[in-house]
Amino acid sequence: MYALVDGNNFYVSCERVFRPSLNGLPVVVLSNNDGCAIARSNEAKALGIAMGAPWFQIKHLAEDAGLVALSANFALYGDMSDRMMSLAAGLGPAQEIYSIDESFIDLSGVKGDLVERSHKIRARILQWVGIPCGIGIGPTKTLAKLANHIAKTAERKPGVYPDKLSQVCNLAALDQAERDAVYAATAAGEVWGVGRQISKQLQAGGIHTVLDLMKLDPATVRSKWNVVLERTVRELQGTPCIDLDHSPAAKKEIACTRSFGRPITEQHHIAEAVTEFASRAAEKVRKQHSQAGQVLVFIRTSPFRKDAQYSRSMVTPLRHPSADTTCIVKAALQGLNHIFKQGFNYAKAGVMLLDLQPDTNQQAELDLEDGDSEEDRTKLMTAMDTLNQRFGKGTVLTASAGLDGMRREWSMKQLRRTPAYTTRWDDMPVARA
DNA sequence: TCTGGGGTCCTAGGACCC
DNA sequence: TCTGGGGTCCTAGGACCC
Repeated sequence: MYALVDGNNFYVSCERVFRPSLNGLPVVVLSNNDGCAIARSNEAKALGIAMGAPWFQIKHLAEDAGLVALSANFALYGDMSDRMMSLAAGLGPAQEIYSIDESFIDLSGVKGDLVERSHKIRARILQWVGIPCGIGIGPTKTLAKLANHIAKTAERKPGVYPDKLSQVCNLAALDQAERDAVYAATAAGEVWGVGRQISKQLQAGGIHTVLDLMKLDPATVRSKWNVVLERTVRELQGTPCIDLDHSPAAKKEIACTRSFGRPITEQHHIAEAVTEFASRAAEKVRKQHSQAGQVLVFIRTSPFRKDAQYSRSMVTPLRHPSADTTCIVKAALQGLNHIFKQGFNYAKAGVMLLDLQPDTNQQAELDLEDGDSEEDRTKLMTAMDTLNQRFGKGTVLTASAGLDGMRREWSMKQLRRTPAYTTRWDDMPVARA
């Protein structure tokens, strides 16, 4: 048996912990550059604001409906997440942290009433951290996910499901008739692993609800669609196909990409951005004790504009796998040189480290150049990471990122377009819990 | 013009997730 | 004017080999 514990409207809930006056108001948290909504309070959802809705399209709701928009503060959310996760872990013997606001808990061997136990954990998270959660329980991860959706929907929209399923829903505790009623009331597209495309195809085939989907023959699903959907159907039928991932493996790719606050045309400005992305990615790869075999850099114009479009990427193999910032930045800039073309309004760029492999010391030595000793290099990288961690990202950068200092043209953090609606955590005179 | 059979590896692209 | 960022898995098809 599995449980899924999921924070409600997570980023918004985090902000509300420190600003209770936001309770009851429609609130959204905006992405980088205040580009679009990445979290919405229930009140904001009720206004019809979609996930990912561009700010400029919903901006009018600030005046019309009292919508409050906040710039994202990911450091805060990460911190709140850690606290929530450590309490959620108390639900069972093993936990898989699936995302910043969700974790699966293995419930095998847990005695007693699972629903009661879940309500207690939920209350503890609410009291100690301040985040409201939904908890779903089922015999497979897909069913636990579904149960979680039901628990949250039952709370948010009374009447759709039986009231007793609000906040905590254990599908295994329902009788067959109740379960079928719940499945029949849920669209197939709500199932974990069924996205927009598959959902459309299912509908065309007359499969509308979860009940319809789970009645399909897995073999037929495989031949008509693919193994991924087959697994989903089996999981809905109660056969576990997706195990709990106890200690997630090291990442196979690491990316650092951003949209720019406004279009960029000059190569040296993109080069600064790429240098910072590469540095950031190198930090991440060192943190997981890996090395990259290849460095990919990409640049692109905005697909939303009617401008001339251009989008290219380039993979530069490293002579030896490396996690050295200097080496990775160099490769990224080399790639950029090859793909950059004058005359376009660039909207986004990024660096990805590919072909990641475990760090091995003897290879590090081969990366050295220009007389630096291996020891010096390692010290330099460690010092950079420490400084950037202590004093904030961007405190220490390699040369080409620092040239323009405070006036980086591509910066995401330049002018807030909506100062009245964007309060950063840093600006707020509130004590941390 | 006709044109084997089988294997591996890599890449691009599609679909999904939060 | 203004549209997030970071991942995973699977498949098809091409390149290459014997």
